[in-house]
Amino acid sequence: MKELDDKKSRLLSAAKEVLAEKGLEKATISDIVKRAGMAQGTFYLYFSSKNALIPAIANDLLQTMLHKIKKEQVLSDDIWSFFHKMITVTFQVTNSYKEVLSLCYSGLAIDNTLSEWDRIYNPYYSWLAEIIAKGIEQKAIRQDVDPLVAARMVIGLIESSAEQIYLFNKLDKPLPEHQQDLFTFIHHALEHR
Amino acid sequence: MKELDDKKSRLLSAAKEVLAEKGLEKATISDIVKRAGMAQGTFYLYFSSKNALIPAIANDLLQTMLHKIKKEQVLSDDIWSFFHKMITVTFQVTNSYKEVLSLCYSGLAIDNTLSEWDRIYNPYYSWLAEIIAKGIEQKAIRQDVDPLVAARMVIGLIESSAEQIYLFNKLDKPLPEHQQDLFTFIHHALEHR
Amino acid sequence: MKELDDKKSRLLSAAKEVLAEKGLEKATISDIVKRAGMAQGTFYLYFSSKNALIPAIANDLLQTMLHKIKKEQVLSDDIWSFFHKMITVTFQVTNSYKEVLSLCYSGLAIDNTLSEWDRIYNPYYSWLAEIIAKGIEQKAIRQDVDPLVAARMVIGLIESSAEQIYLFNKLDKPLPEHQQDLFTFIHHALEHR
Amino acid sequence: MKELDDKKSRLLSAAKEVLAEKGLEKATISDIVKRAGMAQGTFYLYFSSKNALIPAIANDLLQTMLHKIKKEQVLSDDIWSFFHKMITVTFQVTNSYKEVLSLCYSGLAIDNTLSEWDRIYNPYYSWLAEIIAKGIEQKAIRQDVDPLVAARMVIGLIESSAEQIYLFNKLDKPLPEHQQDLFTFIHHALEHR
DNA sequence: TATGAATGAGTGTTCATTCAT
DNA sequence: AATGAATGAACACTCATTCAT
Repeated sequence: MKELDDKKSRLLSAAKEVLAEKGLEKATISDIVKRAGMAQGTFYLYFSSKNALIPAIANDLLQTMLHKIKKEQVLSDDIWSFFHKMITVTFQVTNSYKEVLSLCYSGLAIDNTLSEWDRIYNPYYSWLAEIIAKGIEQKAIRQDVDPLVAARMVIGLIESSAEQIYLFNKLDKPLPEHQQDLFTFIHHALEHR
Repeated sequence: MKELDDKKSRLLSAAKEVLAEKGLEKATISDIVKRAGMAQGTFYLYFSSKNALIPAIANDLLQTMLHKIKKEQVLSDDIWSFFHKMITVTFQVTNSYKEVLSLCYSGLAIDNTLSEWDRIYNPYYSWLAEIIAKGIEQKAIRQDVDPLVAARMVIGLIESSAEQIYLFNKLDKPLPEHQQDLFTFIHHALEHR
Repeated sequence: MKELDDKKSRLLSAAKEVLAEKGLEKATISDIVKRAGMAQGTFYLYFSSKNALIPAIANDLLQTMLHKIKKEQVLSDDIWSFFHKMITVTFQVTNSYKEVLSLCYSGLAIDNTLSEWDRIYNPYYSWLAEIIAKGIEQKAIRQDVDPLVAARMVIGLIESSAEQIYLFNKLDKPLPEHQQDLFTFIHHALEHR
Repeated sequence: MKELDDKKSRLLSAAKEVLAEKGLEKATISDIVKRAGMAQGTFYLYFSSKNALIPAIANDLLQTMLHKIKKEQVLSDDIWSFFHKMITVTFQVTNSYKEVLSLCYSGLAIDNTLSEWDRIYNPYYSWLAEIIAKGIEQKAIRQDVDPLVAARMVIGLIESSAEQIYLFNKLDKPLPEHQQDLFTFIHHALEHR
């Protein structure tokens, strides 16, 4: 059991590296198993196909992010400092994973595995929606905000900002200032007045 | 000259259809030229490679959107009603092009043609930044807003919302309400107080 | 010992089923052991390779046929009624095994295991040759007939007729009439005058 | 048009050679195109798959045989000398093509392309049936013979005899004597008395 | 004996691209 | 400019077989 998981996660790691280096089209299964130190066939014991890697990596990525954000959540006194941390962490993870991130988007188009993405992102949305709901209760957040819709907007906004910076190198002012702009945007958008 | 352009746009149309139906990987040049009613070799008179299609399609898509938004801009009395129109149009275009849109993201990962995307999106960002700058001058928008950063955030936010709805079918309330939520979010985020 | 034989015959049965359903190329060892309820490796304790299945199945098939025909032989009064029974039984067995039969032919081409086939068919030929020889002695059959050559011709003729009917569905008159035509053909061909 | 046919028949010839030497499983498309002096992809312009070769070869083989037999038919004075020639030609062709012949049988089992075989053999059966029908009219052949059934039996008998000799090397007397035995068998089986 | 995870050689097939016409 | 036959490199995937347990 442990060994199985070990093999699978070794493959996943190798895949992330190779895909980051070569891109989805140019990366071959041969490359991946070579890096993982296994035989070709072994790959297919753990993944049904090359394309099956993408959702697996995306899931791994989001889990990492969620884990880090939840850790920060505990330490946050109020909801606004939590949003601040959320921005910081999202930017960090986006930066670390930037090579793989675009692959995840591209995975979309390979097969239309939209339902997979749903399954992966849904817990993130729901969890943030709850936090926002609490913020509404505590009169920190506008009363007319729909928690789930807001959750999706906030996540979409932070991620698209991070991508513009790290994928497209659109950083034309110091990072802290940029993050501050983003926080202010969200703060004003949601705060109770 | 005209005929050339005609062939090129026929190829582009055919490509959009085929790509929407089959996805980037499964769509073949053969499919595309067959639908366009031409020979294999003709494709290469107008596009340097298969991958060169993606930026071409993306450009086409953004031009369509920009054209429509600019038309609305003229008719808008104030900046807020303009944002409202911008949301509506972006949603419309996203819906029309939803099959092709994810391809554009995927194009990212094929080659790292990020610079292409830059070239395509930059005019859109700059143009909106100017509008926001005017809004700041007119005291409609917060004085501490950075126009270019805000422009990117607004565009990213609207597009990610539209994608969540049309690509992932995340529409759990009537569309007008959803658009209203989005507008309110942006309005609060930017308005001068 | 009994268990071994049990396992081996369970594998053989499973193989016959799977091969009949999928054909030689598409049937996998994995399919076969799964149906037999064993592990991959177990197969190789009883058969040296995948191709070794074919002669084993062919042998099984011919043994079945021989067994049935010999039972009828005992009950036959004269050689002609024996031929009649032989036709009936060959048709029956061909029908029962039709899915596997073509595999046996195909086995031929995989490796050139012609000698295997020899070993399997020879007893059948020799046995029928003896019966024909007796028929000659008894002046029932032409005196100038070569028993072994005739045996092969009769077996080849009956089998090819049965195959045309059951493999190729070439049955354009009632089965009894068809069998009667075949019997008459053989009867005239061999009878003493 | 001519060139196309040329390429296809060059591929067919190369395929016959390679398949005869290596057997169906071991022969690779690469072997075949190399021998034909073309590129891999060219093969697929003329044959949809590797397996599509088998019916093509079988057809070629039967056409050759039919052509030769029909030529002899014209020269034959009576039906019995025609049968004699038919035996000789079938034996010759079986001998020339013996390596490929078993492949044709094996083709059966690969896919269940029985209908293909039907299409290929039917003209042969029909044509012989007509000749037998004439023989019946001319009182050379038994009046109670069903021409089509007899045609199939005769062809099946001659072919199975030839195969036993050339594929299984079951030649235990001089060839002319063997052919004479076969002819006598058929003669007695069909002759009018 | 029995297992089944691991292996890795082996090949059919695809398709973007070219180029002679 | 337009064609479309020909190319051939490139790769995902399969599956018979092995062997440590």
